[in-house]
Amino acid sequence: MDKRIVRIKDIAEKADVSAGTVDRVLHNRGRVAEDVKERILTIIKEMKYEPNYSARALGSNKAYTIGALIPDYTYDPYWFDPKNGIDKAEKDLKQYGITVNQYQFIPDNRESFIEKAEEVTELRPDGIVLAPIFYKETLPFLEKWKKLKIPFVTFNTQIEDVKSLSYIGQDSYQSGFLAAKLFHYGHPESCSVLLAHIDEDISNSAHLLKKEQGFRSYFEQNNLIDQYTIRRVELQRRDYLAFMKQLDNIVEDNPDLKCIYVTTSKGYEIAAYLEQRNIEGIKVIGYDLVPKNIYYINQGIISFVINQHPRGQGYRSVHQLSDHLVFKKKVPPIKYLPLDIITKENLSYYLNEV
Amino acid sequence: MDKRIVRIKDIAEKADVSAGTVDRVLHNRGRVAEDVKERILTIIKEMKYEPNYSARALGSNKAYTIGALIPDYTYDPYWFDPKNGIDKAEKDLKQYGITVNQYQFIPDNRESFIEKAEEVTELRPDGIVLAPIFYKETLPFLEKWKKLKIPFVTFNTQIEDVKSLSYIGQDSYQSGFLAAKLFHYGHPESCSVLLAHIDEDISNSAHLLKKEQGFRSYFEQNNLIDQYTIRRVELQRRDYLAFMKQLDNIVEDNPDLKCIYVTTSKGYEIAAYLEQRNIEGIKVIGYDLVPKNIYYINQGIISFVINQHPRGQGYRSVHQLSDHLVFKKKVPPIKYLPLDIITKENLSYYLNEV
DNA sequence: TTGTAAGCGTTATCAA
DNA sequence: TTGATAACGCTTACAA
Repeated sequence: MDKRIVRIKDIAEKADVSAGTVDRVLHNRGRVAEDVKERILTIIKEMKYEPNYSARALGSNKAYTIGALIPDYTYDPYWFDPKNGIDKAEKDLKQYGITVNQYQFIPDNRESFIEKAEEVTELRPDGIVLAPIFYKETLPFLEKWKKLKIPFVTFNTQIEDVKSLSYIGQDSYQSGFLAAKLFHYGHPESCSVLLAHIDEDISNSAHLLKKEQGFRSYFEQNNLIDQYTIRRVELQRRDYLAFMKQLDNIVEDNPDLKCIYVTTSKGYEIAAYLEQRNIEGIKVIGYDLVPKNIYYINQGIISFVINQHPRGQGYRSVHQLSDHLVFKKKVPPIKYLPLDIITKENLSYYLNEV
Repeated sequence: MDKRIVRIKDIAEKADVSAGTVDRVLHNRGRVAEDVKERILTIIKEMKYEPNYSARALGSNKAYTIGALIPDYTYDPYWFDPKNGIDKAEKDLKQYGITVNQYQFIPDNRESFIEKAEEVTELRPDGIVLAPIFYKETLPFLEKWKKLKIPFVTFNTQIEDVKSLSYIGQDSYQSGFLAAKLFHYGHPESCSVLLAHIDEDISNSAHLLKKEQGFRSYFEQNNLIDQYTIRRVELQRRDYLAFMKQLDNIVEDNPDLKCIYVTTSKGYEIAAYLEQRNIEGIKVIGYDLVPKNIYYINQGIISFVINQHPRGQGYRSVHQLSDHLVFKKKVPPIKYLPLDIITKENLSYYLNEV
């Protein structure tokens, strides 16, 4: 009943060798006779040895450096939570010798990304976590890190061409599909809906297109294409007047417009427009619990937001990397986080979640 | 830049005492002069000492026993996930010397609960986690454990009369409120909705009443009481014919019935009824991702389910207790888990989540 | 190719 | 009231 824990020493005794030898086979450090290795390996299996990570961390007084390459949240509040999750993970893992060096680039500035990416490479960390929001610019670095044998974990944006150790994020296609369902459930009668991409370079953002595909697929799969009209627009908030004008036109041209689906976290820009123009019959479905979205959810202008677990993305990315680096566990190549549906009535429980 | 970690030894040197003395201060073990204690305490603050939990676990070769008092999932599948979470937590915490002894009682059998509760008490564990689904029967045990100074964490069902170390679960009132919103969003026009309590002894289940209150409050707070009719029923599935008959009557009497809100995880019973009777215009809103609910969500008969994070409840309860027991952290008295909204389109991501 | 011994930060025992 | 010292399980020089 009271199962004593199995130590390296126990294995060593049973195999009639010393702890050092067992350690060497455990870590494949070589320098051990083949037959002895076999013997030890079977005993390890037999006794169901499980390493004690506390002792391991203590014993090997090793330090691991992780580089984090993420957008600067002072330019876009969406990135506050991922950074926060990374901070939290670093705190948790500090006692295992993990240090995270963060490199923050400007979210809509490719040069800034490249510059920071070069700095991380320069650092030669034991691993890298990154939010690869610039597709083209990211690829060469991934190749380089592969050559340098630096493992990397991507999050938020999925890059399928180069195999990363792990991707943490959401399934964009399915999130668009879900958004369509939320729209449809609340609007059983014929009407039109606007799909809006805001403030992103579509050509370099595959995930926005996947959201759009998912959104459209819902209508196709449920035979709703005759019943609903889907309008589509790409907007830039920088030119305020043009932004307003475009929306004015759309609203005017589509008197039966009931809902606007925003594929980025900028739903609040649309909500602000609706509030300013005093339009009540149109509701927004968007992404992410950034402060301004929270405000408009409480106002009832944004009906739903799909949450991308931003904090959890940062947190888990770092953990994934240390599971690989220090705990030598095998990590799953893809971890899709849940698509949380947030509305006014369950909003509060998602603030401060990991 | 390269911040050396602060050790007990460092503090000892600075305070001109030995490590043993610092340790005594750190753990309030007494036997240290008042002025020395003060001095050490300020140095600890100054140097921002953080204990190394790995070393602590290794050093104090202490074993902790936790008793878990939970319903047997073979009688009610809802309890599979909490048990699973407890198992996972035990695995994670094994290396810190934690062992969990589980005592499973029969979900609708008070004697069974009492019997198992006595067994846990007998065990004299270092802490207890429990799902106190029988209100009256639970109270005396909580009092007893208080006297015995055994800390306990409750989950799933909130008991407000006796202060537990921590409660992990959901806000029942708010979940009812949210359910009402989900109903309302999908049914903009006047109609009626049925609130059904299934298979529970209401008088002993405060949380079901809270759900009901929350549900009703939504209509009051949004001035919708004139627009919608709320019917209410308590059902027992045991007498199959009576169960069907009651539902038949309700459906007959309320031709404008569009939705049934089930306050327990037994939504599938209603869904099965609707399926059998071939009724299409009525949808179900319920709780929990038990297999049969999953089936009817995919069928489209259950439109939404509010998820209570069952696995997370078990997982976190055990963690909460060990945070207190072994890591000596202070733990929050209440942790409300998010009210996840699950529908066909985001269902899959919630299976196997912690 | 193998074994030995010191050390990681903390706790616990015991002597002073 | 204090301090020294031996554990805890694992890693890692270094010696054999």
